[in-house]
This record gives sequence, C-alpha cells and structure tokens, in this order.
Amino acid sequence: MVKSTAGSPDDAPAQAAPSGPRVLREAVINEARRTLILDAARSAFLELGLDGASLREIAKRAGYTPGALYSYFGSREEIYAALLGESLLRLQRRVDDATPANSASATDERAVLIALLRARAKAFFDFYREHPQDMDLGFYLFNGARPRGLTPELNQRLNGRLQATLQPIQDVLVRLGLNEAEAVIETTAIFAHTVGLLMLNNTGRIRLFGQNAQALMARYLDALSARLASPV
Amino acid sequence: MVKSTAGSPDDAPAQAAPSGPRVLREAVINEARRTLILDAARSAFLELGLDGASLREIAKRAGYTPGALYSYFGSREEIYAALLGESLLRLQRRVDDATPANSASATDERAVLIALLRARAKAFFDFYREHPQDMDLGFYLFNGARPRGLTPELNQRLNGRLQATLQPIQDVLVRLGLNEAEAVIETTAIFAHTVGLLMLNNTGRIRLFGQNAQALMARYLDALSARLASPV
Amino acid sequence: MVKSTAGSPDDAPAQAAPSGPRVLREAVINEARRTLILDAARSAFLELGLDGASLREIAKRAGYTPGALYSYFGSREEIYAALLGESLLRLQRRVDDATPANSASATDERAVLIALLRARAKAFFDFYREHPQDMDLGFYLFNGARPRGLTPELNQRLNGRLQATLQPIQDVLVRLGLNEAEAVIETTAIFAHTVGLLMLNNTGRIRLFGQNAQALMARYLDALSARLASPV
Amino acid sequence: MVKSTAGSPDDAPAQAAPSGPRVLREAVINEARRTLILDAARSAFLELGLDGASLREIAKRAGYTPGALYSYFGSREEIYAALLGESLLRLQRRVDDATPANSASATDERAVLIALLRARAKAFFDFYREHPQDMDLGFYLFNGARPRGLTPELNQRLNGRLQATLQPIQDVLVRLGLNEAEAVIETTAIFAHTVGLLMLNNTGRIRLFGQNAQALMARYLDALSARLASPV
DNA sequence: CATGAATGAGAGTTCATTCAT
DNA sequence: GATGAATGAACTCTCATTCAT
Repeated sequence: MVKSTAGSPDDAPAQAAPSGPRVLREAVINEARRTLILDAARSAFLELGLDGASLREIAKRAGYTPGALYSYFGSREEIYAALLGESLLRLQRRVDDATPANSASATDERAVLIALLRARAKAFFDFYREHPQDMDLGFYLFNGARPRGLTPELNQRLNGRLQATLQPIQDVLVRLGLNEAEAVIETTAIFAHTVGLLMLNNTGRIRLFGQNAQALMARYLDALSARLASPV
Repeated sequence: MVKSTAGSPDDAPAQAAPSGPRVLREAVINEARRTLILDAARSAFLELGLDGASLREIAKRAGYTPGALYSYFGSREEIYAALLGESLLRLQRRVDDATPANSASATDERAVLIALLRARAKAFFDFYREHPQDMDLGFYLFNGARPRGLTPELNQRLNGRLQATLQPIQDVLVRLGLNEAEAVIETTAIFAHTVGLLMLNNTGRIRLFGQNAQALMARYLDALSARLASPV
Repeated sequence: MVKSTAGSPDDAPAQAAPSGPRVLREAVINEARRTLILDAARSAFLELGLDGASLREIAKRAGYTPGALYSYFGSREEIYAALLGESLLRLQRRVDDATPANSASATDERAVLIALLRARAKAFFDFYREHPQDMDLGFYLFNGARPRGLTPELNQRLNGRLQATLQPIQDVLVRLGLNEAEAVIETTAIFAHTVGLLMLNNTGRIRLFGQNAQALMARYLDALSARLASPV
Repeated sequence: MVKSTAGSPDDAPAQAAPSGPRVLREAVINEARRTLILDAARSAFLELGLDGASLREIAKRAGYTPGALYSYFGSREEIYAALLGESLLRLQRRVDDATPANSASATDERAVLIALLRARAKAFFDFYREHPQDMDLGFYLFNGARPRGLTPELNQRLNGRLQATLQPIQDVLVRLGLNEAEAVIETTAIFAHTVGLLMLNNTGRIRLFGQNAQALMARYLDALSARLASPV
C-alpha cells in the first residue's frame, strides 16, 4: 500500500520513510503508477464528466482492475482530490507565468502593475474557461459543510493550494497600495466574479442572455482597473 | 393521471377542462398531492442533497411507494424541474416585492431608482443565500449542452422564468438611462457576481478567506451605485 | 360487470340472462364497448407486439383508464383470448370463402377438389403470413402444459374454433376418398408445414437461407396434389 | 472479468492468452462458473419459461447475487444467447452422430444415403422434441427484424451454428444428386416441417387432433424418401 | 502488487391489479 | 360503469468497495 496524499511530485513526504536505494526506486515507481491512474482519471473525467468517471472506468483506462486502485488511493474521492490538487498546481503555474500582453507604457509603474493584475486575473479566468471540468471537480468536492469524503488534512492542503493560487493577484493589489485586508477583499471579489461568470457560461446561462463570458470578464477588469488607476 | 407541468398556480391551463364542483375538487386534491410530493422532494434535497434525493427517498418521505409518483410526474427529472420551477416563482415574487429600506431621500429620483435596484439585487442574493439548495438545483438541471433529461419545452419554460426574475433589475437600469444592450450586460454582470459569491459562500470558500458574503455583495452594489449615480 | 367470454357476436350466451328491452339495449352497448377495447388491443398488438400491448396501452388507446377494462375482461389474458377468438373467426371466414383461382378444367371433378384444397390451404397460409401477430398471439396463449391464465372452458372454446377452421380442408380430403383418420392426419401435416414455414419466415430464418416462404408453400402443395391426383 | 462469447468448449480463443498452469486453472474455474450460471439459467428456463427466467431468478439458482452475473455476461440477453449457442452445439453433435438404425440393405448405395438422411432429420426432430425449451429460446431470440438485444456478431455466430447444424442434411441431398439450390430448398422444407410439428406438439395442438408428432414426422420422411428413391 | 469475483445496496422504471369514490 | 390513485412486486443494471488468492 502506498496511499500518500494528494498526489504530486513536490509534496513534502508525509513521514520520514526508511531511505535507501531500493526504497527510493520503489517510491519512484509508485509515483509513476499514481500518475498513470490520475491520467486515466483525468481523461475519463474530461470525456464523461463526473458521473461517467466511475472507479471502474478509471481503472479500465489505467489498465488496472478496480481493486488495484485501492493500493494507491483510499477511495474514489481521494482520486478526485488528487486530481483537484494537481489541477490547482497547473492553475497556479499558469497564473504565476502570466505576463501582460503589451508592455508598452512601461514608464508608468502603476499602469504596469495594473496590467500585471489583469494578466493574472485573466489567466485564472481562462484556465477554468478552457477546462470547465476542473471547476466541476472543485465544486463537487467542496459542496457542503464538510467536504465529500475528504480527510480534514486533505481538505486543508487543497485549500492552501487554492489560496496560493490567488496569492499573486493579492500581491499586486498590495503593491498597488491596498492594505492587507483590502487586498484580500478585492481578491475575493475578483474570484467571485470569475467563478460566477464561469458557472453561468458553463451552464449556458450567459449564451441565453446573448452575452459573452470573456467580454464580461474584460469589462469587469476594466472597471476594476479604473478604480485602481488613481492611488488610494 | 395529473402530470401538469412545472407545478405552479399561475400556469395557464393547457386545455379547458370540463369544469364543475367535482372536477374542481379533484383538481384541488391533485394539486395538494403534487405539493405533498414536492415538499417531500424539497426536504430530501435539503437534507441529503441531490444525490440523496432519490425517487425512493422522495416517495418514502411523501408516504408513497415509488411507483405512485409516476402518476404525478413522468420521471425523477420532472420532479426536479417542478421543484426548480416553483423555486423560481418564489424568487420572482421576492424580487418583485423588494423595496428599498429607507425611502428618505425621496427627492432625488435617480437615487430612488438606484435604491430600488439595490433592493432588488439584494433580494435575489438573499434568496439564494437563505436557500442554497435551490441554486444547486438550478445548476444541476442545466449543467451541459443539453439539460438533464428535461424536455425542450420544460427547459424553455424554466429559462423564461429565470429571465422574468431578472427583468425587474434590468428595468431599473433602463429607467436609469442605459440602453437595452447595456442594461442586459449590466444585469448579467450582477447575476454573475451574485452567483459567484453564493457559490463560494456555499462551499465555504468565502469563510476560508475570512470574508463575509453579504458584505462583499454590498460592496459590489456600492461600486455599481457609484457608477450609476451620475447620468450616463 | 359484464365479463362474458371470448368476445364475439355469435357466441352463444353463456347463461340465460333476464331478458327485456332494457337489458337487451345494455347488452348491445356492452358488446360495442368490448369491441372498442378489442380494437384498441388489436392496434396496440399490431404496432407494439405482445410486449408493448400492456393493459395500460390498450386502455389508453380505447380511451379508458386501466381499471375500466376490468369491467369487461377479467384479466389481461382474457383480452388476449378474446382477440385470439376473434382472429380465429376471421381466419375461418377466409378459409371458407377461399375459391380456386382458375376453374378452367371443370371437367375433372378430382382436379376441382384438389384445386379447392389448395385454395383453402393457401388461404390459411396467407392469413397468417399477412398477420404474423395473430400467430404470435396463438402461440403465446398456448405455450405450455396449461394455457396462460385461460380457463379450461375458454381454452376448449378456442380449440374448437381452430378445429372448425381446419375442417374445410379436412372435408375436401374426405371427398377425395381419404377415410376419416387419413384425412385428419393429412390435415395435421398441412397445418404443421404451414406453421413451420410461417415461424421460420417471421423470424427471418427463411430469408437467411435465401428462400421464399410462399414458394415453399406452393412446392409443398404441389407435392401433395401429385400424391392426391390418383385415387387412393 | 470473463465475458467470452456464446460459451462453448470448441470456440477458438479470441486471443492468445498468456498461458501457464495458473492461468489455465483460472480459465477452467471460470468456465466452470459460467457453466454453473448457464445451468441455473437452463433450469430456470425449464421450470418457469422465458418470463420466469429473470436475472434475479437465475442468480438465485446459481447461488449468486444479481450483480455477480455481470462478471460473466454483459446482459440478460447474453446469457440467453450463450444458452442458445450451447444448445445449438448439442444439437449439431447429435445430428452429426446420427446413424441409420438398420444398415441391412447395404448393397443399395442410394438406400444407404436415404437412410442416413432420415437418421439425421430424425435426430434433429428428436432433439427438440426432447428439449422443447431449447426451441423456445431460439424463437425468442430471433423474433423480429432485429434479434433481441443481440449484437450483430453474436447474431451472426448463432445463425452460423444453425446453418452448420442443417449442413449434414443438405450434404446427403447433394450426394443423392440434387443440385445446390434444390438441396437448400429441400433442407429448408424439412426444417420447416420439423419446426411446425414441434410447435404444434409443444403447444398441445397435435394431441388435440388425436395425433402423434413422431408418427407424423416419420410419415413426412416416408414421403420424402419415396420421392428421392429414384434418381432425379 | 494485483487480480477479479462477489457483495450488498440501490438506482429508475414498469406493470397488472385493486378499490374507494 | 368508470375513475385513477395506489400498491407491491418485479425488472435490468451499475456502483464502490472488499478480500481471498
């Protein structure tokens, strides 16, 4: 049995395992197999959605029998959690890498920061617009008072990842002069608007109103930029 | 058999049924029984969520055998749809009835309109904040290209209800000087922000950030009010 | 409640009912309603087969609610039985009315008889070829040691009808010189061959062999005619 | 999972499975369990008919829970198909093994062939007379334009088996001098007569006419033999 | 480590039939 | 005579999970 937690190479090892070349090799192999399963889960997810991504289906796609998965994950929900954890990492990378499109008016430092803010918020938005299933996953796992079959630790870890993802946005706001509290508030608002637009978009509500999600996001960022343009 | 559509008092009767005291009484009884089932469904929903609100569970709570429900609804999805339809009606009523808290500065007509806008948006927000399951329901039934087992007619009817609910908000915007297109855009933005806040709230994300959904909503409306304060 | 047996106008009344103009009128109306139901059953049968012809479906097509049918028939099987009884009557009529195609060589009395035999056998065959569902019905109701939910009386009555249907064929054989026993044997053989061809035809087995049911029936009758051509 | 196709020992293995004593043992066990289920199905069939042989009933008789059967068969129809496939194999073996009762007049080669033909046709007839349920099964699975829930491949395989079963009869006819087309026609006729007699026998129609199915079959073969006695 | 058979529960749905009204 | 709500049992099938091997 392996059963580490939300699978990812950079996770700090939960406990100091007895080391040695053999143990190391096995750990590497295990990680590879976990990855294999997660790839299968992701593809099942993508094609069939949450309902269709049954444990059986995932096992089949990974070339395993259902029971085998329990050597690597404690339950179906844990696979989902690992998937979500990994999705958040990809999101984080994307937000971190975001750069403003045109660095023309590099003279005005404030404008540069705002452009960076927009780039990061847009990266966040685009990620979920392009991968709607990843958002489904997140909302599936956190849909009540207590998350779905997640251990408190796992839950906390995932929450940490989410916050880490939004941190770059918050940072820019601070550099723009907002104090910590204000920055958190504004970040949360951006987060909420983004999520709202995406939800409406994914469920066809936006098309219903003859609108376009990307344009609405740009519009929101326009207004935000205007508010931030002059020092607070 | 009864099987009218998404149950509601104000539905125009599909056909002129033979009237008379007896027929009337039976219709009333039927409506009562439909309501009984819907109440059971709602309670199951509330306590167990969508997954737990199986037909069997609903039937049990309504004091019926599973098969009996099929006299009133053609499928499980139809029950959900009726629930959603009825929920949208309650929402609509709430938005329609919304009035500004303090009608103090009744002198400034523009201010009055903005106060009305805020009251309506707040009513919308509060409704779903108080009844989170109702929002789940909506997102469940419209979660893809094609809605979950809904007939196109039912889908269209429900969409119409949703739009009717947002209409009062849009109306105020028009009265404030926005043209039709702008009003739709702004309404959609309000809708999105509301939904986003609620989603984050319902899944505990907002508390995670140490925030408060109602305050964030108020803040959003503040900014909006400021933008609308001066004529366009 | 009415519940006479295998419905048909020419059935001898099972019991001497109290007569009188009013009773008579009601009996007529009842008969009409039974016919209405049977028509509905037949149409359901024709379009949906045995599986699809549920009591609900029949009731719907007859413009009744399910429960109402129990005023006229004791069970679903009884409806089927009535349908079969009526089908056998139609078959009988068809066989009785069968006449040789070309009455050319009217000189040879033996040839005339053989032509009549062929016409009758062909009529029998054609009836079921054109109405495959009617044969399904028969085999459904008599598929075991004891017929499906039929009372012995009903069973006997239906058997009598079947025999009456084959009687005209048997008669010709007798007129051709066969004694009673031989005639019954030959009739049964014709019956069997017909049924076999039809079964294979209805289930696509004959097409599978690249054959044609009608041609095979003609071929069988050719051989039979040849055997009967010279006096026994 | 096992899920080979219409179960039978002589099926060519679909893929070269990794061999070895362990794999072999498991394959044997699996085959045994499939057989166990098929035995249960056959017995349910025999006692309760097609309607009564539900998945639940079969599972109960096999000592399984309903879901367990899905490890071995993809659907209820697949069980039926396996049953039919295996039944056709038994039939084929019986026909192949059929030998004339008295090989007295071995001098006349033509007579020997005719005796062989009779033996084979009789074997076919006897098989279904002794196992009436097997015929029901066949007619159930092929009762319309498209077979009941069978994949086209399975359907084709079963059809192939049926044709293989009749081939020995057809062969003798060819050896007796009939050309290919005539042989097919005559084989189909024999098949039809057999099926017709069996249907009437199984449903009690033959007894109704005071006849005996075996005698009628013999009589049919007498006439056929007479026709074939002299070279064509 | 992996298998895969098996469980046990449950899903939605359909049905003939009954019976108070 | 007719309604139609309701029963109760049945249906096929899917699922996450367990565990002896």
